[in-house]
Amino acid sequence: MQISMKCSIAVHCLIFIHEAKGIAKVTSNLLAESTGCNPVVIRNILSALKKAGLITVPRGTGGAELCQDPSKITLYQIYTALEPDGMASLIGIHPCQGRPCPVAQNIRKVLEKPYHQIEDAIKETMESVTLESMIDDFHGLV
Amino acid sequence: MQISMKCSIAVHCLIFIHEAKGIAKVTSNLLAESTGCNPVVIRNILSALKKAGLITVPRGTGGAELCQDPSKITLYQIYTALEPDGMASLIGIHPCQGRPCPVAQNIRKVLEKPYHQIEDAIKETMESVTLESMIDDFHGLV
DNA sequence: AAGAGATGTAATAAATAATATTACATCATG
DNA sequence: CATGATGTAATATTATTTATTACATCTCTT
Repeated sequence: MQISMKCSIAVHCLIFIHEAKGIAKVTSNLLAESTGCNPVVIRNILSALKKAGLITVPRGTGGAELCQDPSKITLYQIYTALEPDGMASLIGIHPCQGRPCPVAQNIRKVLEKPYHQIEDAIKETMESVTLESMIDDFHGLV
Repeated sequence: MQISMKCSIAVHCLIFIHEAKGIAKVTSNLLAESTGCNPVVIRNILSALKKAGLITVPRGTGGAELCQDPSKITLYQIYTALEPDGMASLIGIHPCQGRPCPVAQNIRKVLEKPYHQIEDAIKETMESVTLESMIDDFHGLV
């Protein structure tokens, strides 16, 4: 029911992986150091990014690497990798079906339309943001 | 850090208030019955809607009424009435400033741009949805 | 003027969700 | 085969939402 910190942490990791390429082996411990969160949290996030085909993480030896060009990776891909239920989980509707009130019985359907519009708007915006653009912005700051 | 059920409950209440006009006095207990949540929760929501100038709730006697035409009330107004911190609270960034890593030091700024774009997209969509349109949809279902 | 039925709100409790941690199986390399 | 890494389940901790209790205050009715 939210865009949690996971998404921000994931972007952090991806930028880090990109910047570290050829310089250091990016392990979950290193990323935990950089992000300030637990190595297991990092491993779970990397695991999701891996399943989504955004990075590779060699099993025993370690060292994450991007396996797509940053211009091909969008914020939406990152987000959906982490939240498989998608944006349906972003907005909450109170449970009130089965109550003897016509508003209660129909409010869910009434809200579905605007909520879908919101989700679509978010999706569209997220699709327009690439990892490359965020890396460029990062370079402008450093 | 989310669009909570409060927003859905508020829309429920507003439609109910509109439909009950001239038929029944809309008290927090009645709305609690219809929505399935606690009367105090309802009173807090009504209080926020009142402060935002969307409804009137006479003090001792009770009975909420809309004080704007439904075509003038947008989902965005309803949302901001309930979440005064606005959408800033919708998206989470992990705290990692002060760490000796250039990515950690700049990730917040990098994320601000896309996150603002998302917030703007949500705002725009919410502004395009009126209470009137939701009431119309409700009438189409009943 | 007192009682009934409302709202407003603070304080607290309970439930839920997010994040962190521990533990350990598994894997690849030197 | 020891070392350092990942993968993942299970659990604990923390934070956030939602519900509840309690009560002061208000307004109309009788």
